[in-house]
Amino acid sequence: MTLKICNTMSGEVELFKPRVKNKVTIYVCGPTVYDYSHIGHGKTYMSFDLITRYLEYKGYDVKYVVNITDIDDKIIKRANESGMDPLELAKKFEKTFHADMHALGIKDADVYPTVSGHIPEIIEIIQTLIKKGFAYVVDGDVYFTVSKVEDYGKLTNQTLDAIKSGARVGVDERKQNPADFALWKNSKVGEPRWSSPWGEGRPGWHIECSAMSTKYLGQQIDIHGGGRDLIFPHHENELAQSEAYSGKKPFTSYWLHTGFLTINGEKMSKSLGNFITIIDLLDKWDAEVFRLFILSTHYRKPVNFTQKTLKHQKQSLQRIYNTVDNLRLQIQNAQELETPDKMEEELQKQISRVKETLINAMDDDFNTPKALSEFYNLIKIGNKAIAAKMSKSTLTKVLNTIMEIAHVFGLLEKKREIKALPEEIQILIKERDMARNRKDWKKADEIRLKLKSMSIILEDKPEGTQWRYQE
RNA sequence: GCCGGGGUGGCUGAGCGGUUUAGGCGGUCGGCUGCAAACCGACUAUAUACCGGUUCAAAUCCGGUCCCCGGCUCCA
Repeated sequence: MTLKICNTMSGEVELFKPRVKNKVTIYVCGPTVYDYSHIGHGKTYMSFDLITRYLEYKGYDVKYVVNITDIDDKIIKRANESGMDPLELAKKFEKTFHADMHALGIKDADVYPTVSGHIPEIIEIIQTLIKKGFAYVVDGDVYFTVSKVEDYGKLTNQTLDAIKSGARVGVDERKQNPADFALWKNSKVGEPRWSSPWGEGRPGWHIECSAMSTKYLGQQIDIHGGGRDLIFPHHENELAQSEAYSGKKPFTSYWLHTGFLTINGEKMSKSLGNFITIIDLLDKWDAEVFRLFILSTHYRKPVNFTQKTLKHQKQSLQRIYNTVDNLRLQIQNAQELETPDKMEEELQKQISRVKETLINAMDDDFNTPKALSEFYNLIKIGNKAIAAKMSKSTLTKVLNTIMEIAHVFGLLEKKREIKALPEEIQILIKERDMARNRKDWKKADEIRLKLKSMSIILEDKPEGTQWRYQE
């Protein structure tokens, strides 16, 4: 089966065909860096992390760009409140954004371009748009002429009239059409500024993405992604100006939008006081727990963040790790089989089947919940193979398949510290062994309880007592 | 008002015309175990927001209704 992707433009799941064979260009709208990143950002970039990982797994040569908006009204406002330089403030939060992404185990994009680093490119595009008659200058501001684009509104399936009547903002009289948007803004006192043919100013919001995607990925790209909230006006405007600039359609072959994250059913916002930063999140939960949480819902659907759900994911993650640990242990002890056993043959076939189903699920618009359910089937097969004391080759096959898929999911990447246990604990375990040998269950249980209070879980297995840290 | 996304068992969450209503969590029982833990097996859950229609057959398609969430202003 081949990859299919749901395209916001058509609202349908379409066959994925990159512009250049085996290559994928993907641009995702990054954060406006005016504050610490929150778990909503985490959700979005985690989703695209999964998508790019899978594209790479499929053998595509992926070029992935995520922009950093470091010039923006909100940044300026924050900076003025705190007496900081806007670009300095942006730099600070750009750094924390990257740190947060790394902490979440999200792979770096190939490029993280900033707006402030691309002013000449932006000016060039605006000049071309003016030359082509798609933009006009008013008092040092430059606006995009929406009415010049006959198919404006195609992404959101809205007509210009509908947009006009729905506008909730006070109309700027200087605009030819209320839906016209700023490409360049005349800077006010205390705002960052760059010189331009229209005077000192700064770029508008949408133009940066056109400039940077063009620069790094070309005038036409395969996938453009972002949070659902960006569809309008941002992506609609970006689309209009990019196509106007290049004269080529489509600007983007596939538009992908991720569902929103809510907290206890409500939108996350400062005013509701339910704002959770990535730092807060990781203070309480492991990054892979969050990843499993994201994996368990389809990227396009909304997700609701609750402590209870995270707790479930934590348990599930523990289960996965247990199985992998047990498989490794069993492989050490298992024998190679002389003659192939029917049961083993059947199980091996089952592994291949499950993997195939899993890949099909991922091919179907990155259906991670379905894929995850197949992954759990793989885990179950692993446990079964252990319980049935199967051969080394069968056990190895399950383990390898699990690890292969886990890597696509970005799971099981934790460096498991195989620290030697402190001596006093080793002694306790030995003491317990001796107690068990003389059937002194009371003493044995006491030691087990004591170790539990030290976050060490003991498991008595046929091969002897195993220990693990309580997560 | 306009444009989207949703409403599936106790919770979570797939399925998008018909094989068992996936998988996970939870619950019950059994196995393993000295007891646990982990794991295996069996079972459980009277589920598809509502009302019509199409069809031999609908959670799945069509029409209508209700409810929730988001966008239309900065927002992942």
